[in-house]
Amino acid sequence: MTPRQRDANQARREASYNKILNVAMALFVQHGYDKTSVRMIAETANISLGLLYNYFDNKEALFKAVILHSLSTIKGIYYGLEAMLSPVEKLENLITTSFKIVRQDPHFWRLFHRIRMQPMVMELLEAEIAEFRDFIINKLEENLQQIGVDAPRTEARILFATVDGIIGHYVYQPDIYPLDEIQAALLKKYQYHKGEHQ
Amino acid sequence: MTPRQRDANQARREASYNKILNVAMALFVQHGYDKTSVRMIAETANISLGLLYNYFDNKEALFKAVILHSLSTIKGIYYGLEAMLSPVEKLENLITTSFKIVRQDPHFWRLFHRIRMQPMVMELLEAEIAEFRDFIINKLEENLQQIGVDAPRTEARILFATVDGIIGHYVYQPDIYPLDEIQAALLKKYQYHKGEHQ
Amino acid sequence: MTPRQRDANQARREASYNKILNVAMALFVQHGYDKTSVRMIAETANISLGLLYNYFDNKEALFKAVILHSLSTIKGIYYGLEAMLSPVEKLENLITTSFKIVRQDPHFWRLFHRIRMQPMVMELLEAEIAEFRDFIINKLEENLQQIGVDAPRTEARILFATVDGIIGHYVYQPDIYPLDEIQAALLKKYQYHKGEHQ
Amino acid sequence: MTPRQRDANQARREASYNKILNVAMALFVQHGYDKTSVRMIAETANISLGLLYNYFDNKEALFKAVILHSLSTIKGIYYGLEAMLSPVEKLENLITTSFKIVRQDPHFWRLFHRIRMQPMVMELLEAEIAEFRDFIINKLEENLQQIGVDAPRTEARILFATVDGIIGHYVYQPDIYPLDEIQAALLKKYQYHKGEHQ
DNA sequence: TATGAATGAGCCTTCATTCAT
DNA sequence: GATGAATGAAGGCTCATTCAT
Repeated sequence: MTPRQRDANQARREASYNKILNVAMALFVQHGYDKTSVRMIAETANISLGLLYNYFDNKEALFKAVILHSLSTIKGIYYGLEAMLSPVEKLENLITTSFKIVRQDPHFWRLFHRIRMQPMVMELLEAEIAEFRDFIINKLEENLQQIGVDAPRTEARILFATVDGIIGHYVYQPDIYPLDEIQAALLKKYQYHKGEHQ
Repeated sequence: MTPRQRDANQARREASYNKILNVAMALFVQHGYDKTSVRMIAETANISLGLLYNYFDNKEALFKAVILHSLSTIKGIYYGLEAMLSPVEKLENLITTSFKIVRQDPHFWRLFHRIRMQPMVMELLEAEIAEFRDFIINKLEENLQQIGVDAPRTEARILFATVDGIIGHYVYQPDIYPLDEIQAALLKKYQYHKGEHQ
Repeated sequence: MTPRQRDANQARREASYNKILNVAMALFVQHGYDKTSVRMIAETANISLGLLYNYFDNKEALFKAVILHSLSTIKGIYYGLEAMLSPVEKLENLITTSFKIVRQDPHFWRLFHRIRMQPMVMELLEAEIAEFRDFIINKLEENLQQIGVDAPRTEARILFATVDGIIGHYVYQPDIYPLDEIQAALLKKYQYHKGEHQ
Repeated sequence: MTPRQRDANQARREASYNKILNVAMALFVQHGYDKTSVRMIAETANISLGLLYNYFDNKEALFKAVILHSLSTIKGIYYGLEAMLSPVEKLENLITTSFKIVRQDPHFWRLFHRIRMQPMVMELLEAEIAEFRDFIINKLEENLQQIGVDAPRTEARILFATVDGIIGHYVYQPDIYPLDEIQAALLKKYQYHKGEHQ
């Protein structure tokens, strides 16, 4: 096999892999984990059942890959937020970004909110999810502290819960929920610190 | 059949019914809807498989009954909150009660938070859940308005999201999550209105 | 227990028994043996499930009783046909009566045609059905012989098959099948013997 | 996948399919539809339960396939009867063929006579059966008319009922029933027209 | 590498039958 | 006698996974 062939193969493999991942995510979102059969995924991805098992050890592994894939994308966004901004602006940024992400990919967030407390998910992804959650909370705490808020860790938890709760309500009824309004109102709560600490 | 016999039967039926309901809830909580088999429920309840179907038409109906049972208990608590209190105290009451309920019955809340976005649940219980949610939001709005908060409906949504988010985080890790601290901090946010509107 | 009480009891028992029998037949006709549950029969008869088993050992026995009950009624009709008639008139009588019975009780005949070849029925009722069949064939043979037909037994079998076939087709589509016309045409075939042998 | 592989697969599929079909028919004949379990069919065919569902959507579909398979074979025979014969010979041919088919494949006919009046069958196969029945009756009518019989449609129905009745009695007791004799006698009835219309 | 036929454990549900009351 | 709660075997069907080709 020439190197070029190997590359072509590699590319094909990657394409198939991503195709499966995307299809699987869409189906998991639509029908849930248990109601989505592996056969369904393979067929929708135009791939033979056997081949799918060539890429993923089993359904659970595929599921985990789907979640981690989305999670890592999202993490990337948050991790890239660092910029030379005031604490208040950073807070704003975190909040705004959170809602922006949800708006861009409500599919995934709906899935995520739906399944994150399922026992299987908790076993499988506990570490990943915990890491992500802690990262966000730490970020919030850090900025709240710089703003001069009392008990910044507790406040960070509350803010995180607020944002998370809003997202949950939004993805439950994306067509009805007045996310814009709520986002604006929430941001306003942290504006009055602007003058003091900028 | 003598009346006494009928009564005895009635009692037995009720006992079996409740037994099943409780066991089912515990198992649904622990393993989720799909991973909990009807057989499992029957065995755990020390009941024959057939008998279960004597009380519930099918698995879905049992599930629905489990949810509605808890939901109605909880609704009862909220609906009974009316008392001659100031708006601020009523708000406090709503928040405090929410956390108290969760503490008392974390089982149900974990289940509820886990499954409320599943397609099946949304179909089955959409109306009930919507009614409950609206009731809470309306209550919050009413009191926030009386306190004199601007945009009380939006604030109500935010507060509701905050409480809901906190509950979600608490039931995810009930042993670790500092619920007391957070509850206190949250209440404090609404205290400063006390002097003005009492 | 006084004799009068015993009689009243006896009467009640008989009433219940017949009720079950009738209800069972109607349901067997409508849904078939396997698709008719014992519970269904008990409920339709306004009788407790347990009581039904007081009257019949099991479902099969009930089914057998249903069939035998109808069969004996029908047999009664045929056995009572004897009258001082000419052979041709007796033949006419047999044919006419057969169709009359079917018209009066298409329920049973539909059931009968449907189930008489089922293995269970064949085991259960072989003797009864054979006796009935032989009785009819013998009757036909006897009269055909008196009319002077050649090979009267064979002719009897053919005539029996014809009548049976017509009945089968009639009960398959009672609303469409032109039974009157066919009955008339069939009778005509045996009319030409009238002058000769009366 | 190479063409050879695809062919091999195709052949294997067909083999399995036919195996199931044959086994299912034999079992349906022997025990009836309801008393024949899918598991039983799979085991008798030396096939896994799951594989059966690879070929047939469900039990009903399998049953339907069984019936249609035999029905189409039989239809083929009748449809192919056309030849340059006199009407009388054609009639003879129809009758003779009917009995020949039954003798060759008593399995199917027993099944067919047993189940054709079951509600499910009537729904499932009404159209097919009606078409077949009408075809036969029309054929008979056509030839009876050419022979010069009065009311040929009515006569056709009677003849059809006779043949059908005989077949029913034959398949009920194939070992005892004197089919040869009866066939001969029946044919003789249509012989006397021979001179006139040939 | 890719296919899809084949497997079999397990799921939900029904139903004839029994038996304590 | 009368009730209906309780049993459990059996049925139809799905689906993750394996493996010969």
